Amino acid sequence: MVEPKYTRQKSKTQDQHIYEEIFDAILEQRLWPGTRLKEESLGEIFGVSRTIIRRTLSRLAHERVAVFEPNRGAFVAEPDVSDARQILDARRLMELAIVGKVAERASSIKSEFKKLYELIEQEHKSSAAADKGTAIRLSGEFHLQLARLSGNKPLEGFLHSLVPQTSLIIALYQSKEGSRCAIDEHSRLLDALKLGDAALAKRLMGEHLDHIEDRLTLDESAGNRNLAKVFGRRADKAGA
Amino acid sequence: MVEPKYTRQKSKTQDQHIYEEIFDAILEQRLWPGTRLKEESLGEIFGVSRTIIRRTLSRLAHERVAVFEPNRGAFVAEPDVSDARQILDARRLMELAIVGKVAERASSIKSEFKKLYELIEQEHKSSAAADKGTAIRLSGEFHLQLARLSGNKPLEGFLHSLVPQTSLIIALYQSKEGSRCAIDEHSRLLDALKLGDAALAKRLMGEHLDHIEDRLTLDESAGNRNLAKVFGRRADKAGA
DNA sequence: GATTAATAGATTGTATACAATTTATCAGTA
DNA sequence: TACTGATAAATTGTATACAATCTATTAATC
Repeated sequence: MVEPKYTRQKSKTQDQHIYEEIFDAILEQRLWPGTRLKEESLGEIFGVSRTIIRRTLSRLAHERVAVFEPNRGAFVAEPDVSDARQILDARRLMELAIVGKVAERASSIKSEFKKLYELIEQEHKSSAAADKGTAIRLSGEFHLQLARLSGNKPLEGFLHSLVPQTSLIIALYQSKEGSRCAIDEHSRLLDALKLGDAALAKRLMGEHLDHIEDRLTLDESAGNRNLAKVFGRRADKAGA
Repeated sequence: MVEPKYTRQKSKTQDQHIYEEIFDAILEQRLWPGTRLKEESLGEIFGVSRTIIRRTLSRLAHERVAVFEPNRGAFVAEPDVSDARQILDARRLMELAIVGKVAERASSIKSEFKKLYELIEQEHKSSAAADKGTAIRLSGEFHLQLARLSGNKPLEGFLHSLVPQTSLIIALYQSKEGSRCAIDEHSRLLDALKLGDAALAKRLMGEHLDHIEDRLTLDESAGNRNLAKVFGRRADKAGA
């Protein structure tokens, strides 16, 4: 009896699984900006054909987490300084709006807060265990969960693409260290949200984002991390 | 000499072209919510294989303009009342932010306004010619152009998915007629923007969106446009 | 005739084959 | 050695083949 070449059964979850693995790897900064995402290699790793990988990459590209270069394949995105400013600006807008909505709904989603406190608890643990990758991923998930509690799916979806993009920005432009303070910020933010204090929650979220941005160096000189883009070439020598 | 089966040259633009055709058809409400998007038919229409069509549909699905039903294919999305509220809410948030940003940048993008006035001119013409499809599409494009002038690509991209979704909502839930007033609203909005009057521009945009929403009937009773979703089934009879 | 079961047809989901392009290797030349 | 050009290898982009599933049609039963 001939084995069937593939089974369709788990296709959709499989798809989602591969996406999440890559997504998490970017959140945890195991996948660095500019990394090449070779289709056949990924296919072998996950045991699927290029068709599936291609769909996953296409999704990541649409979320601006990956970029397709024609005939050269997909790469983890490398937002330049201008991109970074726009992304962070959009994210601030979204996060403040989300926090406002969550505060409004606070009374009707009481039970959901428990999960978020548990998430913060996990953040503390992985931070204490010096598991930086997990800590940074959980931090991102905290924001994504908040977006979910906003009750607005389009906003949630949009933030879902902004969070990993922020990871890429931090990977590229973070100069100063220090991130465990952020966990306490999450905790205080959640307290304010549970009480339905929108104004305080927005202030805290604003400061939280300030602190993230404070650690970045986004002036034009930082562009030298991206030599190719600076000179608008790929691998040529500088001419004349 | 054997003809090659395909040429890769124009692939990327071809792809974009197909996407835009479907996108515009939705904007102009020639493609109705719930319409089935059969892959082979589309492939024949555009002279490409299912591979290309599938990628296009996947993009539309990611923008929530189309929906994939497992093993049944893609359909033009049918946002329910709850979806509609969230989409319109998100859109208001975006449009107000965008208008604020455009007003801020007014002085540095003077030349761009001319194009927008021309767009409004076209809107007037197609409205006068009773070319409703074109008029409604140009109206959408006005908002998309505004988003572009915000100088924030992520916001622009997000609005790009919210605009056709709004078209679907209007198709599903608009009860009262009347839309040519909107053109004058665009015109007055643009005047305010050119002067850099953010407060006025935001107020006008808010009213503009109010007027769109005023024509909709979004209470739960309107859900009967979507019988299947109401009963949570596909084609069964109502049991007991 | 209405309802169910079985079969055939149509359509999607995945893998694969092959063309086009890019990248790497290597010989040849100054 | 350093550079150029030609060739081979690797990789992407598209079309197509085939399996799994769904849908429509027909046959069978009451």
